[in-house]
Amino acid sequence: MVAVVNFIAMGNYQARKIEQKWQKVWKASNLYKVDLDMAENGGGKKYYNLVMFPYPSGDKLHVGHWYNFGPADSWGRYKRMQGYNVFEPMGFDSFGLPAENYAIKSGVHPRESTTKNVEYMVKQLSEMGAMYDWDKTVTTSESSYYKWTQWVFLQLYKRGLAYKKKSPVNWCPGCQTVLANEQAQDGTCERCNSEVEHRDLTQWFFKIRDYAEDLLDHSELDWPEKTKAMQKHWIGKSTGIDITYKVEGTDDSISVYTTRPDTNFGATFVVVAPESEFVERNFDKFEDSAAVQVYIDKARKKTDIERIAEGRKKTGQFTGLYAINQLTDKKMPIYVSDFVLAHVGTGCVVGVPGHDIRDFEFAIEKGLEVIRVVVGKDGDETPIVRPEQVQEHEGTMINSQFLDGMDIHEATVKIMDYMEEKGYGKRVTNYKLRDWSISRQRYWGAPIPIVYCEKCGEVPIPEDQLPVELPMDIDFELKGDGKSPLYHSESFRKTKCPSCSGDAEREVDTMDTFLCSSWYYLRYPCSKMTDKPFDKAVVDEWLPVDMYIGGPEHACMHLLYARFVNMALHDMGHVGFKEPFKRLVHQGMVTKDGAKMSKSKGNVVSPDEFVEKYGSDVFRMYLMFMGPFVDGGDWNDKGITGIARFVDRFWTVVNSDEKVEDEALLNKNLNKLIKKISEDIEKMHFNVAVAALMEFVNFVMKNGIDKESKKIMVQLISPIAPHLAEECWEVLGKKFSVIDSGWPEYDKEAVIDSTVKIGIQINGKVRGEIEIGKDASQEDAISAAKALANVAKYLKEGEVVKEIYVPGRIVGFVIK
RNA sequence: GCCCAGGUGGCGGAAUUGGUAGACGCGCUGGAUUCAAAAUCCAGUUCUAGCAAUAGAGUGCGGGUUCGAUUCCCGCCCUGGGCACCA
Repeated sequence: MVAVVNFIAMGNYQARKIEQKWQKVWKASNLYKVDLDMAENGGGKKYYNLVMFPYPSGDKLHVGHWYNFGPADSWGRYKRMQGYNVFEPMGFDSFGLPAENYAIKSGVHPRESTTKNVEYMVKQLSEMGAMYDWDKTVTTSESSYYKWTQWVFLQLYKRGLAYKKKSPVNWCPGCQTVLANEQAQDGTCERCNSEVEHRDLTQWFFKIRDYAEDLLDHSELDWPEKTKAMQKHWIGKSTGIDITYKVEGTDDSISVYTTRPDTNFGATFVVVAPESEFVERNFDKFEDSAAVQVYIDKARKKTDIERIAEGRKKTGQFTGLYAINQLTDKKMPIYVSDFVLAHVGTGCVVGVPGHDIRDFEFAIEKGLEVIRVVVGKDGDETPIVRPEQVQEHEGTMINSQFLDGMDIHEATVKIMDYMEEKGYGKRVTNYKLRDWSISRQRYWGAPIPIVYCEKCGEVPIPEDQLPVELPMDIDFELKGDGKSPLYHSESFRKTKCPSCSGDAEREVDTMDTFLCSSWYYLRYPCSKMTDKPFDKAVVDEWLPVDMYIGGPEHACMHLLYARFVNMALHDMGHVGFKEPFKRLVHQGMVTKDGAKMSKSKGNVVSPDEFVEKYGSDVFRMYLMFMGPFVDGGDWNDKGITGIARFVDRFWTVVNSDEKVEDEALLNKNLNKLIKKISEDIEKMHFNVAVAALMEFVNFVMKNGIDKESKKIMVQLISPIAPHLAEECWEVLGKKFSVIDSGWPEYDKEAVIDSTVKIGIQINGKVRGEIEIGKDASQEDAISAAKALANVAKYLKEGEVVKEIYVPGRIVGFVIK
């Protein structure tokens, strides 16, 4: 093609200046404020576009935030252009350990450092030019917010979903705080990496287990399959049976939980957890109680993780007691061993060494009998002496009296029926999910709204007396006495009972920040309300959240807690919807040199210098262009100039004379572009959407463009580069604002190519190419292919045994 | 160990109801412009051979199905993520 249109570089696009200009205009015109009262607003289609709110850390925003927030905002803009009434709020999850640890180190009060960080991050976020409605923001550490977090606690309390219990908990010596099991996953503190210890403390818990079944139901949710699977694993439902065995020579009995009762004819021993009630109850009856005590003491010093760290070698102490297996009348020795955990199942396990690898290892260690009761696919019936022989989760029963010859699944049902009939078995459902520990021995969190009165005992603060204010007079020096910081604030701790006005002490623990983040999506639309946390009519109109975007690391914690809290509020009638997040998308992680960015590694990349140099549009587009949104990637700034060049070219095209070489081709390419961008954004494939825009600009640089096409081109780039689009829109003399100009539709006829280029294959090898009508007949295609010299050459070499023609795809010849 | 993703040029990545692999961008090479440089523009760029036409190889490795495989099947290797002695 001859380049008839000469595009002369007309000076660079002044990104910074133009972006600041529009940010001011957008703000002044309240462009992104959403009228939440939809009935009054003529009732548009609502769209709640939410991104997980950031923690205001001292690092401020890093490129990972931009990677996350930029496309999320582009998604919201795309929805707005489609005519939705888009609500896109932003806030701060501002309670939490880092601010407190910083206070301990530096003496700077968390309120001060947090406020400073929030202010700076608001500035950074504003420079991004997202559609955030700052009138509807939340900051969880402000009393106007945490007042209602306390309200949420009280609702759960009233509903019977909050309770206290003394239990062994993970204690982090570094943070001087309790961690939920979920937060201490590899034996070290998730936040400070200290080795986790065990300690007994009285804690507040939420009964999330009561909602295990509801949480297991993902049927209403448009979520990644992976996330649903992770939650399912985390909840860990299993169906099995509690079997009760008599203990020889006592009146006591012992209950074990098993999912494999089919193997019970092979049971040869019983193991109980050191912390189990059975041990407590029968301690005096043990043959060598002193030895058992020594073993228990040793085990209790270990964390669950340390029990694992010892590898596969099993230890245990014989109690001297025997349980009787009713099926075989066998005496099964009872051991105490730390590979059994008290809080799982009944805290007692029946040992079937032939068909459970851990039981096998224990049996080998203790010289116990191993019986084979299942024959696997290999037909091996020899005695089990090697660990590899144990792996049998399918097969046929043997040595099991009336079960012999049955498939194990059939046998499982049969034996359960039998045991229930005989009265020593009871079918039960078990969940791995543990109740949610919400007490934190920390200062920087929402106080738990409970007092302990000498007369009345535990008394909840009446709702009209909220908030329980977090006191400012606090000494951040670690006392090392294990007490919560608030314990040392006399002004806080000493109080009067709301019920009898007598002397009382406040609960000095604060609440897990996951509680703050479990309901914030309800607060956003109602952030200014002072008399209630949210208005039911408003949240019922705007929720559930239509699109929720955040990291996959929250799959099992935040996303379960939020669902639980919402479900509980739903059951109490506070909200009319059960699930808070209808659609969920996880962005990928941005790493630096392959490692997760963190202050401790010193590899945090700030967006500021890039925004300063190239502007927000270029920076966000570059992050989108890196690859698929869900993949993430390793950060480097090598290619950013390519995006900057593209923006200049785009700007040049918009400002160029309107002269077109090939109008029909322009029309076709433009319609194809509309189709492509729409489909790509719909799939969140922003990288290929940007590529398509580049391709179109490259084409237009050669072919020229008319005014109407410029207009559409600007609309198409608008979600991706909002400032650029707004400026171009003005240049084109269009009415403010481009975002309310609608999303272009393509002409279905125009995108169809009448001719296509297809390859010619001979025995699967490409030997040429023809351009032919889209719906050309087989005859025409074959003869056109044969006419090619290079094709004819090969066809002469043998006999054509087959001719293949797939319209629009390929012509093929098979020759011999 | 188990489960889930993924492995494509020098680099980020595109393309999968099986049909011309490498769109777009970075980088690199050459050219235009310039006193010179930057910026910009034009051309080229998977590898090997060739002036070229073209030929051979090629989507982690080894097999298989097919006229035809990045795509489907079997067996490995590697990377990332999740779970981790849960009875």
